[in-house]
Amino acid sequence: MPSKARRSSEPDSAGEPRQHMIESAVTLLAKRGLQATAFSDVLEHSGAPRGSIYHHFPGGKDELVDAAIQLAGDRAIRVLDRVAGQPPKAVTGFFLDIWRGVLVQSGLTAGCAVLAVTVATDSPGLLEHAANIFRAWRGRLAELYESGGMETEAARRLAAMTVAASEGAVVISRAEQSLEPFDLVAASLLASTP
Amino acid sequence: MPSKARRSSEPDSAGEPRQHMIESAVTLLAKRGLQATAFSDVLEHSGAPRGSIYHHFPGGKDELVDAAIQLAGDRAIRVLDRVAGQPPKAVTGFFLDIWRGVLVQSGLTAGCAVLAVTVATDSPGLLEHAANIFRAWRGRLAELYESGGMETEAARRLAAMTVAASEGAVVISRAEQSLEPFDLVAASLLASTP
DNA sequence: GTCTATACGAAGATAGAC
DNA sequence: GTCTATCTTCGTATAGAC
Repeated sequence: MPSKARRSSEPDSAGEPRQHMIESAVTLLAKRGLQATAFSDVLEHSGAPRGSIYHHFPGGKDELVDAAIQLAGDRAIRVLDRVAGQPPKAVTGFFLDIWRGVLVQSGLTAGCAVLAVTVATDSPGLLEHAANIFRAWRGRLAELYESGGMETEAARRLAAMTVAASEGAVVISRAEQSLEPFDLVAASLLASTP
Repeated sequence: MPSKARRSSEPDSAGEPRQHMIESAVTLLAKRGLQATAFSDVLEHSGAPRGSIYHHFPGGKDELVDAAIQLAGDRAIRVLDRVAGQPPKAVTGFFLDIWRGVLVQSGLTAGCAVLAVTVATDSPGLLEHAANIFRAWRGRLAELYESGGMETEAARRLAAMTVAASEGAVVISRAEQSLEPFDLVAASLLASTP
């Protein structure tokens, strides 16, 4: 098997170090933000060899960050596939659980990598990529809500609300170092989900 | 009038350059994020003299950022005072309008300075300060909701929801470069406000 | 109070050896 | 594929002149 030609989906053995670096980037972006996530941090965190950065990411930091938020985006979509066919309340609850898990598992030090990139990048390309991920989340949630019996427009509204409320709640709970605000938001959101 | 002893509330003439720098910091934090907001940017943006930074902010960047998010926090609280006594729906609508205004006036390039600091700082002091601002917003909204006729716990839940949904909606609309997601969230939030 | 000059460190990126 | 060395840029912060 040659050294090139691998894409993000399959856990190619040749892609292991690269994939590991991307995973580390997701974690670090979610914890420290975009500018504070240096290549050296990613190397240290992933245990990848120093000299391999520009081998795996010839496009530099932007390429690494791009891959990282793509991974974070895909992962949430894949998790949502598990609640296909369930009622809207279950869908909302599942999405909330993803983010509650991020907070709990990180000891309230991590948030959303896509959000972190959105508010700190000066690259139009990265911003557009972040937008695509938000759109994908909203779109997938809307589909699930609609197939759960909601009317199209109501599903679109609730999907936007679910993503926005979750993202905002994560930030607030992180700042306050407490799950209380997140749980208040979660209760409120579930109450307004059919 | 001596050179020291001024605080953030009154527009002291001796505090003009300092105040101007803080205003600029709020704008830049909201647009570019914490790490990308350099002193040099603040100087350029505010037109303040180079040599005056560490005169006005002996505590360095943290002191400037601290003052900036305090200003942003106070400002929102003060705006909310204008809807005291009105029904919950009006309160929610007013808070949403603040953030919609930020998006519109900046051409979808700015967001919330407090959020930007939260997801990018490594200073426990700054994080705690950001937390205080979120708590103040939630607290003030809850008061207003309660005096608008809501039960205490319901008011607390809705207040958390209003802040979280607004913050999240701003981020998503910024990424997508469109007011659509924000307006979907706003419609959804208003629909669930009594 | 405001200026210039500079120390100091960090980060991205590239080149070339192994 | 991985390494070290280096270039360059930039940001905070300080020192000392005006």
